Amino acid sequence: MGRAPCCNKNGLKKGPWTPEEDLMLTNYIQTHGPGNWRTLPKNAGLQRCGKSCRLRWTNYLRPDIKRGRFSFEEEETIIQLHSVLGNKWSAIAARLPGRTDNEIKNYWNTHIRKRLLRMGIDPVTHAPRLDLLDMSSILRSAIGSVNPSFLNLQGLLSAQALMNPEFLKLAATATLLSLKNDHNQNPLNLVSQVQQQFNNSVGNCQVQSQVFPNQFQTPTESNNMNNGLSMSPDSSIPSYLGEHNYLNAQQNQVDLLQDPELVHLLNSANQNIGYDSVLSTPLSTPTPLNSSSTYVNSSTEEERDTYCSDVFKLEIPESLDISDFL
DNA sequence: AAGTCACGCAACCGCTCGCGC
DNA sequence: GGCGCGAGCGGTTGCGTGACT
Repeated sequence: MGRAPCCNKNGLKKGPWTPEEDLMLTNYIQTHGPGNWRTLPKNAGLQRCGKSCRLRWTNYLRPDIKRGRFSFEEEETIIQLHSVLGNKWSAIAARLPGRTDNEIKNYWNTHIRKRLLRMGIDPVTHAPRLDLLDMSSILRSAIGSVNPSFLNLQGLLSAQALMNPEFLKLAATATLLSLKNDHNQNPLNLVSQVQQQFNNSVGNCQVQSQVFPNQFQTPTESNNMNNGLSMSPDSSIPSYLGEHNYLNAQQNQVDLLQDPELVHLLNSANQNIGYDSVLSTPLSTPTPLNSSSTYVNSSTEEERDTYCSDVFKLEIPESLDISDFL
């Protein structure tokens, strides 16, 4: 469509607002209400476009705006909501009284995002950034220990799945397992274990054949996933929360999920992702919605397929040197 | 004291959506 | 159904300010 910017008209002022302009706008809205934003500046005697007036009012002049630093609780809520809603700033702002979407967006970009990055957490996925680790060694441990002859084209294609954050976690798990396991153990057992762990992570999603080529699918000789390691679903706890905070966060999440307005937002946000409604997440076993253990209780094949296709949206970052596992 | 740099925030831009004609 | 318009949203920009050299 390409509408012309509303401020292209001659004589309309741009840039920072003066106190006089603020006063004129505030007085007008308090007297008449905003009404039609396009006609407002003319009626209020302002040399501004309606859009600029609306932004100034909603982001700065509105009387119910809370200014000042974000509290810890607000910050925690923002992180939680962002993990579910993504960059839906207006939806996040709707859950934080007195805060504007613009303010939250700025705070995210200047504070929270940077802090998460420093902590090695991907601010987009909220997952630990295993890509910062030595990927080649992880991949070698996860795949390379298997007979190299298995690494044919199909194997390489399947290795792309390793770039999925969920599977990256499992690759790390595999590394730990390989260190723990008896060196004489059949390497295929390792794959089986990782596969089983992966299956646990994605619920009833039938994805094994996409992740593991047929030749990797061997009967599991040992279903013991412990091997002295904690393999509980809690492995998906975001590291920045810590166990204690995570429990609190989970409780908060449950509370949030009891909010019908938020539930509507969540469902809207998840429509394109294909998750089943977040309401299907058993509240008795709260689960981080962004985690590998997100429940997939989709009732239809189509929904499961959609989810699976998103889980395995395969992309190889340029930074990954795939020659390491060729 | 002057210059440089990094940061935070207000404001703008471009786009989409919803509605009325 | 197509079009124009208003409103809203998310990404980006640019300026002011404080810290640092």
